[in-house]
Amino acid sequence: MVNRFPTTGRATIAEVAARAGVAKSTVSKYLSDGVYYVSPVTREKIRAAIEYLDYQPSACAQSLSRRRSNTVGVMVASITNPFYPELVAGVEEVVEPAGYTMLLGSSGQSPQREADVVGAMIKQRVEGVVVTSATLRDREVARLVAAGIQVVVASRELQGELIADTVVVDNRQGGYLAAHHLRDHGHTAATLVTGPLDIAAFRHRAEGFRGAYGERGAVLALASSEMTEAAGPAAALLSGRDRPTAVLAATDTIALGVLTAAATLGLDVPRDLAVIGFDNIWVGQVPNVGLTTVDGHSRRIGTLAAGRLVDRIDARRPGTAGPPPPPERIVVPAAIVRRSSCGCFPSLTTTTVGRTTGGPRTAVAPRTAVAPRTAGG
Amino acid sequence: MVNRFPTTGRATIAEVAARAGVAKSTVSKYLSDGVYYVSPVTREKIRAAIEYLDYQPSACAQSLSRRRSNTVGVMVASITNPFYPELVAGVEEVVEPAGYTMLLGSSGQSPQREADVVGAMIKQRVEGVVVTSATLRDREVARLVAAGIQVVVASRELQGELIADTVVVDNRQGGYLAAHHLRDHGHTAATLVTGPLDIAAFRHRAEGFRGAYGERGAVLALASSEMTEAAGPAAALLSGRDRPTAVLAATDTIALGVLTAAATLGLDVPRDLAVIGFDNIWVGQVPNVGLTTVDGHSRRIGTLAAGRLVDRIDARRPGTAGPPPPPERIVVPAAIVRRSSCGCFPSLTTTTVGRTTGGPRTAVAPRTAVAPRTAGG
DNA sequence: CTGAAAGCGCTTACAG
DNA sequence: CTGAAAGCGCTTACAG
Repeated sequence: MVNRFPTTGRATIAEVAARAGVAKSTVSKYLSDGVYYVSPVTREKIRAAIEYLDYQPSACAQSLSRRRSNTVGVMVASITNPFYPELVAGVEEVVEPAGYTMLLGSSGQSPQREADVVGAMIKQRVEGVVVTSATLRDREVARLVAAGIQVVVASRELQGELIADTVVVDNRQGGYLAAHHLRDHGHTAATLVTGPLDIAAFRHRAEGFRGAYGERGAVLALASSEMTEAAGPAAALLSGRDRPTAVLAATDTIALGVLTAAATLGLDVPRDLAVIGFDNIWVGQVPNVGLTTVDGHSRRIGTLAAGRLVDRIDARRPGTAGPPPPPERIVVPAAIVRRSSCGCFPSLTTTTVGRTTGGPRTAVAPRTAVAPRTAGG
Repeated sequence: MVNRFPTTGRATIAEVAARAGVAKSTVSKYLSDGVYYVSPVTREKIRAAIEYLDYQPSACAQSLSRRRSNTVGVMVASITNPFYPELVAGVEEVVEPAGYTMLLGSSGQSPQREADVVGAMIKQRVEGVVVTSATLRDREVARLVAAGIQVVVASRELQGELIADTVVVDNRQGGYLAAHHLRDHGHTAATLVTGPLDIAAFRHRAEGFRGAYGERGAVLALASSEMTEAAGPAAALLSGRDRPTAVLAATDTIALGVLTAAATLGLDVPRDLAVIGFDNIWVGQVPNVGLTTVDGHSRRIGTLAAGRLVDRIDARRPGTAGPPPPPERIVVPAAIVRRSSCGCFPSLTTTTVGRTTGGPRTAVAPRTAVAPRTAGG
């Protein structure tokens, strides 16, 4: 049959073979780069033909005949959520050198869209996927697993059985550390402003918070963790006569909403209100934000998850002995990053710039006696 | 030949056909969804078989036989650069409903990595790519074009001939507007702190700046536009006796570096120093940042670029008459977003929160007589 | 050391 | 209305 849709000049292996005067299979062997022996003279002929034709094998054709796609997927809720780019970069950092093409899918908030993205991943025959969308249902994860795709869940928890590796920061400990830090600053009571508590990460952060504050800790659960959505409820919270002197926000974006509200109400942070966030998105280190926060180690979680994923894919190769190891839950320790919003440094509204990193130390400076530190290039 | 690598249970069209008791081609026709007629009873049999086997056609096999990948690529320098996620989201917003799979590649700063990513795109046989990496060489773009891939360049300029569609914000006008705004605030001289001037976008912004300030405008060109890299040189600039009272930063990240330096030096923004950025990344609207900036319309640039790309891909289909339209340069008007850092609102260090959006109005409030406005939920 | 042939999982004229 | 066959661009045992 004649090719009725001549491609745009992309050469095929057949053309290379013809030009080099060898068989397609020989070209393929040449391409395999060391796996098969090809004589130097043949090799040179092929090399020249490839160069002349600017030949680049088709990934699809290779996938099909090799029966593996060399592709992994990453599912995020939204790439514009500042938490994800770091995580994705972490995934890319390990997956790309390992020879995989990365497919990015954003599932948004809609279950329909989630199902679509999962479907797309299956269609693409990705060998593995890192799932990070906070709201993804277990059933979608199960679908991937059932399709023979390796999955590791990053920065979220499965709701039911541990059917896939999970990599998370220690949310409970992080919540505890942050709350304890507020107590150390002299706040005998505090309010946690959090996202929906049906998300495990928020529940765990809340548990840590309560571990430190017990009955003296109030909880305000929001429907959304977006900064703009958080500002309103936060303003309401801070308007009352019995407003809290300390707020732990379950995400940095919520914390920024709280800061917005505080600014609107004329409250000085940290003098009138101490605020600690969670995640350590880069905005927190911006001058005049100086957000003390719990490091969510997003990039590290990305690399750990991707490393795990690649290991699993390798382990599944034919010839590998034994059954795959059972799913594991990997927990990364949380660490508090001290900047000015908690009170460790005089004030947001002075010219002092908070420290950028705080490390895992939990000892804190006394509430009043800290000399300002300056930062900058 | 026996299949020695039995897949993980993914059904094939042959299995579906067998189970439904029809030919593979009939299943394929069923899948084509309306293009071919299939009788209701046959249809039902196939539907049941597909459901039973949880069949999902292989995208790769389809690509290969249809001779089109239904895939587009997006090349960014770095996904963690806050400018890109919005642009990528814009691309996804149009490309996904159009039925394309999106491949994301980050080229970093290295020409080698850029070449690799371009190579990967070619291997994947993407039908088009949106190129945004600021430093990508024309030769890599040419390689894509030569490979028969549609390309539209977004948020950057080709250096030589216009070999591909280009979508950019009006950098010159943006620079002019911003500079003029500083003049309206009473600053008779100002300094532009910019990234490397061999990047066209920076050159154009500088030209706009000079258009407004002429000889009264100084230019400080940095090697990097990262916030942390900008803080040092900015501090040096602001330490001198003859320090500027107004700075135009060529990107928001540079502006944040300038704000950092100002904070370190104890300068009050905007009282001692007015600052305007460029790009309008979301951080600028954070309370206590309140960065006045030029809207780079990143999301819109993404949708425009992607729309253009999809059009071009469609136009290239067999049966479409006429030669493709020549490459075009699409320029999106710039608009200034007024917040507090320019002086439109009293001070960064008060509790006033700047307006979040300013729209395209260029009229500005007089330097002293503006009442604070409050924002927030 | 190299080649012919079968096969990966689909689609698409072409017959009937 | 449905099926048989060829082909998309590769790889991989199998021969020689």
